[in-house]
Amino acid sequence: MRHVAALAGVGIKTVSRVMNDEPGVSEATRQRVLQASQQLNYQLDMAAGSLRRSGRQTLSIGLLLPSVANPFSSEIHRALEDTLSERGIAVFAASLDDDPEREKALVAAFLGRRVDGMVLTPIARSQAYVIPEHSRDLPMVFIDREPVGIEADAVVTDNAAGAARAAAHLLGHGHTRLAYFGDTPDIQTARERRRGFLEQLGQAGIPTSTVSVREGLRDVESARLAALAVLASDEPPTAIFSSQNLVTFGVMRALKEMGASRRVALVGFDDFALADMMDPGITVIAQHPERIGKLAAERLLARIDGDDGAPRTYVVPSELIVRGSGELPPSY
Amino acid sequence: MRHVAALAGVGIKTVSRVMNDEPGVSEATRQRVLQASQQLNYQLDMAAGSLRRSGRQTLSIGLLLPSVANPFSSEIHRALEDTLSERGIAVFAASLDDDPEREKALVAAFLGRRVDGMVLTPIARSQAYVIPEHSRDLPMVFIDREPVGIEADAVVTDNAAGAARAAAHLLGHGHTRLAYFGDTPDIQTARERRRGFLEQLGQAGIPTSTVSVREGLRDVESARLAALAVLASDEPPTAIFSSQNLVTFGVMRALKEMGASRRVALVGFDDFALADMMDPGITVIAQHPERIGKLAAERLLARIDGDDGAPRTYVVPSELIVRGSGELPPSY
DNA sequence: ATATTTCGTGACAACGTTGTCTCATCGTTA
DNA sequence: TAACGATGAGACAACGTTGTCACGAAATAT
Repeated sequence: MRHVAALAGVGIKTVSRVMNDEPGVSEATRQRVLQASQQLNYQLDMAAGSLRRSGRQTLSIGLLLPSVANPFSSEIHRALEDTLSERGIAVFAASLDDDPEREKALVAAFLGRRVDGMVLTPIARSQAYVIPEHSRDLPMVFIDREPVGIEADAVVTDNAAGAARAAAHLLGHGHTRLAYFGDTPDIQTARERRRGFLEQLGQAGIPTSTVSVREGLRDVESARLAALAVLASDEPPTAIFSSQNLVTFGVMRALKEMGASRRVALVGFDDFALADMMDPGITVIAQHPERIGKLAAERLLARIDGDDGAPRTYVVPSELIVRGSGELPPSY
Repeated sequence: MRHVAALAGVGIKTVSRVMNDEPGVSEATRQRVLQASQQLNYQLDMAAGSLRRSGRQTLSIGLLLPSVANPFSSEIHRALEDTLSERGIAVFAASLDDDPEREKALVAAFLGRRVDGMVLTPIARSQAYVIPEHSRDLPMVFIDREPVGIEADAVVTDNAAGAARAAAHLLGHGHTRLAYFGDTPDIQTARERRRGFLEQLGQAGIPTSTVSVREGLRDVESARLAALAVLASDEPPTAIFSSQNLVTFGVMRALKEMGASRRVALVGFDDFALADMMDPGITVIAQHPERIGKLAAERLLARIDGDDGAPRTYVVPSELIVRGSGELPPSY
């Protein structure tokens, strides 16, 4: 900036004014400064600016996802970016990989970079470790899962309600022998989905004890093996609910291997590309990552802008998408 | 930092030394400072640090992708992150949406945040606009497409060779009436894939004029319509090569609608989830986004570390994955 | 004509760090 | 015992900005 000022023959404060479009500079000097800055290819240093500037915003936020490569996560990421970029806010994105230590380290990395806010998918047992920052007025919005040990905004899917809808849908098609295939119950969303599913069955008079419940399925292969085992049992279920994308894929593979794709009904939680191209098409409870991302961004901006209402959890409704696999009749 | 110094009863420089693990502090003071910093929940401000620190690294880089939600892009993103996070480098990610103006704006946003380097997927006609920054020693690595109007490192897939392999594969299964479905030739990768495909056919004595070439297909629907039209023509192709994911999806839909999935061979460029679950499985030329991302990160780090060798383009080989659709025999 | 306001501009301190230099203390060596 | 080097610690300037204030000149009001 000094160099630009020297070249234009003005003081540095005048350069600062021009670069920030502040008033109080004559058109003539403005032009001279502008030309000098272009000649020197000069650009403001945001970091130095926010150091001094009151309020000290860096126009950047931190985003913590299970993995930036996870389709569900990256849809959220995209929606966030779209909303935030309108305000010129840049996004630091990072992947957690189910590692609570990483969660803490990455949060620390964001804090050291003085982000204006954070959007987090919590995985550690508790998020109490960020209480100091949060109460020190660092806006935080949790997504997908509600935080534990701290009061903060959260944006989540109606996991239990969605799973209940899946149960009701299968019951409506006459199924009474059902199976639940789920992720590890350590994860809040998985617990909620299981609860919603089983409670709905309970209301229909189907005791939980007659439902095949398989949990702790974290990848396609474990889900596939679990499904093969359950389907080969004495009284196999006539319908399956899978609580997560990878689990759904595993079940699909197992059904295909056994030639049972058109015999056993399937409803999966989470939509995925090409679900309608399968044979039969896969009926799912679709989440709306773009809405989650947008809402999270809006909440974060509101907090950044000073909203100090009580923290709230926002629930984004899921949606049943009928494609065939969930409408198969029971076959004994 | 002042407060920590005051609380610990030391000078601020001593606090700085402790926080940066610099030597020359007695264990006793070190402990006192550490305790004070924990009590005040103090954390170093990286921005302020890099302002003064020589070399002035911010430990952050900018990443420009077609869209963070695009699976291919987000795989690259992930691989980059993994390599860079080992060095404590954070990643600003942003989406371009095929908008050259956005490309420039986002690059400017990164520059204003004084990133240590950038990884870019170029879309503007020319990247000459970054020459000043690049020659001012800002490391840049281009991915997926080579830059125009500037000499810089690039990491790309062997598009022409991969497409040629697809052509050879289809020829090897006896096809002579082929079709090429591609994205807009404005995109370098699309041009390369077309060239590789057609040249390979040419070498086998199949004149380009007998190949149905449909281009400018940017989404599933346009590809579907194009495929329906071509397949309904007098002498429909017995095999199709689609140059990109969305185009492949469109062609798959058209084939399914016409009940031609098992009659017309198909090889797609780009692998995708569940390709093996289709009926038949879809044979593809798979790219390796994780390798591209890793290599790009390594090159960027090398440049950041001062490597000033001549810019090079690194080519990551693609791979033919056989799944059924590409091995169907011609049916007249 | 003078007093007052407005306008354009720059000097200077401050933001939170780190690099450089200096200084006091202490233990070692001649 | 005197000279010396090593060690721990702090004072101060500087990084590139912006907030505050002050100042002179021009425009306006009295």
